[in-house]
Formats: sequence, structure tokens, C-alpha cells
Amino acid sequence: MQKQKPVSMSVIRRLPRYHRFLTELAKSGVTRISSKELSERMGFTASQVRQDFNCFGGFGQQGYGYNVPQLCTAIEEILGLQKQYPCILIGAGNLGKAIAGHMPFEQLGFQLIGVFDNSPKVVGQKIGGQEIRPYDSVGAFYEEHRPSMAILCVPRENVEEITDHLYGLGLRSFWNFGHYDIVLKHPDTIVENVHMNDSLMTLCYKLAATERP
Amino acid sequence: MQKQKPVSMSVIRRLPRYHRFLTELAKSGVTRISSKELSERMGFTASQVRQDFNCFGGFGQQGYGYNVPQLCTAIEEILGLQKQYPCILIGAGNLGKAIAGHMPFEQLGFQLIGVFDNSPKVVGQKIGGQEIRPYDSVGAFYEEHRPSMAILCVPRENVEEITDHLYGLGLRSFWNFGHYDIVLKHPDTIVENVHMNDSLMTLCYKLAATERP
DNA sequence: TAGATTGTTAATCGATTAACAATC
DNA sequence: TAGATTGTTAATCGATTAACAATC
Repeated sequence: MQKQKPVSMSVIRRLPRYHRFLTELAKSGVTRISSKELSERMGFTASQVRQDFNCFGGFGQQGYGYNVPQLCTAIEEILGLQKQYPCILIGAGNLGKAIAGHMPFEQLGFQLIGVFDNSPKVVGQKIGGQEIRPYDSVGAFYEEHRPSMAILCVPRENVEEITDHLYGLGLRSFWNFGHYDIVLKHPDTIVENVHMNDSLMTLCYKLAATERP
Repeated sequence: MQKQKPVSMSVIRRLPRYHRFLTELAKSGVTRISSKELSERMGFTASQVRQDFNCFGGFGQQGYGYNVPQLCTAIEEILGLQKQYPCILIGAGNLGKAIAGHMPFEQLGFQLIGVFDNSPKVVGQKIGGQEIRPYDSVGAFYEEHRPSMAILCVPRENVEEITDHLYGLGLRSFWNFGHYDIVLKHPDTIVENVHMNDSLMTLCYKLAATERP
């Protein structure tokens, strides 16, 4: 029985990209690939690819390469994509509608089980297979269904209040669209922060960098 | 005249967060802060804070700390936030509407100068101060206004085609909401990819990790 | 077998942290 | 001046790359 040393976060962050790539390859019928070819296509080094795959008990074959579907499965296992964690989405404005309607949750380890919004204008509408519920029913819903995670698609001025409320109910994992550092206030939560502002600022830096001396 | 050694990307990625934090502080009237206090509030080490600030010619004062508004300005300069790069947004569906309507471009180094969509249903509507234009006018618009960057808020199946088209027009910088690795196809472009899928997968990993042996 | 390509160890590189003299 | 806190150098840590023996 081999000791399972934890995979480093640097590696984890590359896994989704590998996964997309390998899924594409698998779809187009490719069944094997070498670290060299994969690295060239993805802009990594071959060494890194091999190191990465070995983190989770490599199963390439010398002189042959890696089995593409096997790799996909291995990555899915590491990322826990088979789990289908139940999640809820808060805020059915434009952003919420975009996410609820177009995010392929099932492929990403989640199942959307509820959408909530305050506005009577949208409550009752259907979106992403879910009827939008009034936000004040979220407490009862949490008790009954115990979602693992909440997606926040609310205006920035409401993020703090809503996070605190959900935290109070017992929720400990959030996927948040920017604007507020949940993690600082509730350090025991799991947060994945898609901070669009930061991302845009970083792009600005890159643009600015192209015209520097 | 001191040699301006380039700031490393690890540092750059932390700058937006510093900026938000310091802006908040400045707003609430705080004018000075020590690396120790800032580090504690932000979850970094004091050492890192000092190293980071020294990258761009530190101007703290021994025994005193850093001047908050000065720091903000310095970060803004590094990130190029005063530049106001003109940008266009493609796709005025829910996601596009959310971005165009709520992203504070002016604070982030950009100015939204045009929104484009194919659908006659939305063309002519106003959003984020912009009238939505038909996508087939984007070529002429590019020639006239030379936007620096395009934000893509289109369905994943259209990302490739639209990117190629804009690239053909001459655009070289993109801010893309996931699904497709522009950077691999056009390696000379500047891309900032808010890959929501990847982010969600990473959250899934973190969730899964909490229940591992 | 010969050629190819992995698994793995060692070397390098870069980023973070610690320590402390300089100085406000 | 004494206390505080920076700027900066040195030490540590981790991640990436190179190299090569193992082996399919």
C-alpha cells in the first residue's frame, strides 16, 4: 500500500486544463499520447507533464505513452468530479441567469438544486431547469436539502450580508463572483473567487506592459 | 537612475488585492499602515508585503510604515489603471449584459466603447451606456476606433469563430469567459481567461479534499 | 532486439520567509 | 534618544526543468 502524498496546489490548478484537453482528444478518438506531444500542444514542458501525472501514481507505459481515457478518469477522480455536490445559486439577475443556464454543472462535480432571488419579478420563473424561489425560503431549503455549496451572483453591496446569512445557516463553501473577500471574514470556508475585477486589472497590466520602455 | 527590474508575475497577481484593500482603507480615512498590520489583515507575511512593495521602489518610512494613498497610486501606476484602454464587448446575452452593466471599467483601466451582438432582438437596446450594435459592423468600428481589447461573452460554440475574426481584424487582446484556449491558437495575443469551469472544478477538488482520508 | 518514452532522481530556478542593520 | 519599522541580504522552501536509467 503506497503512501498517498498530497498533490500540490500548483498541480491541481493545472488539472482542469489537462482535463479539457484530454477530453477533447478522447472525443476525437485519440487513445494514446506521449508527454512530449501533450506538452507541446499545451505549452508545458514534457518533464512537467510527467511529474504532474506521477503525482497521482503514474500509469504511462515506457516506450508507449499515456492512455488518454485513463488519464481523463484519473483526473476526474482527483478532482472529485463524480461527486455531484448539490449546490444552490443566489441571485437570478443577468449573471445568475447566465450561470444557471449555461454552466455544465454535471460535468463539473456539481448539481444545481435551487435558485433563489429576492425580486418578485423573477420568483417563479424557470431557469437552468430550476424554478426561482424566494430568497427568504433559503433557510428551510437548506435544512431539508443540505446543499454543499452556494454560488453568489448578487450585487456587490449585498455579498457581505448574504454570505454572512448563509454562513449562519451552516454553509461553508462558496463560489463568488468577485468584489468581496469572503475568505478573510470566514477563514474556515472554502472559497473559489472568480474575481473579475482582478482579472481585468491583470489584463490591463499586460496591455500596459507591452508599451513600456 | 536606477535600473527598473521587471516586477515578477507572482507579485503582479497580488497587486489588485492590495489595491482593493488599500482603497478601502483610504476611503475610511486611514493614511498610514505598517507591513505587519497589512499582512495580518490580508493573510500574507509582513516580509512578503515589504518585498512586494520594494519591487516598485519602496517608499515606506522606517519607524513609521507606508502611506496608504501613495501606495494606491503606485499600484495604479504599475497596473496602468490610468490608461483607460478602449474596449468592446461581444455578446449581449445575460452574461454580456451583466458585465456591460456592472463592471466598473473606468476604475479598472478600461473604457467600454462598443457592445456588439448578432441578434436583432437586442440590437438597438441600451446597456452600460452603450447602444448594442449589430455584430457585422464590428469591422468598420474597429477601423474607426481601434479598440485595444475585446471582451467575449458569447456561447462556447462561437468563441473560436469570433476570436479568429477579431484577430483577423487586428485585435490582439482578449478577455474571455472560459471554454476555449485562445492563447494556444494565437500565442501572440494577450489573454486573460476567466475560466469559470476550471474555477468550479478547483472548488470541487477542495470540497472533495475535505472528506478524504 | 532497437527505439521510444516513461518514472524518478538530481540540478536549477524562483518565490517566500527570516533576520537584522539602517534609519526615521 | 528610544522604539518602531523599513529596506535588504541571506536562508529556506517549493516548483520546474534536465538528465538518464529502467523498461515496454
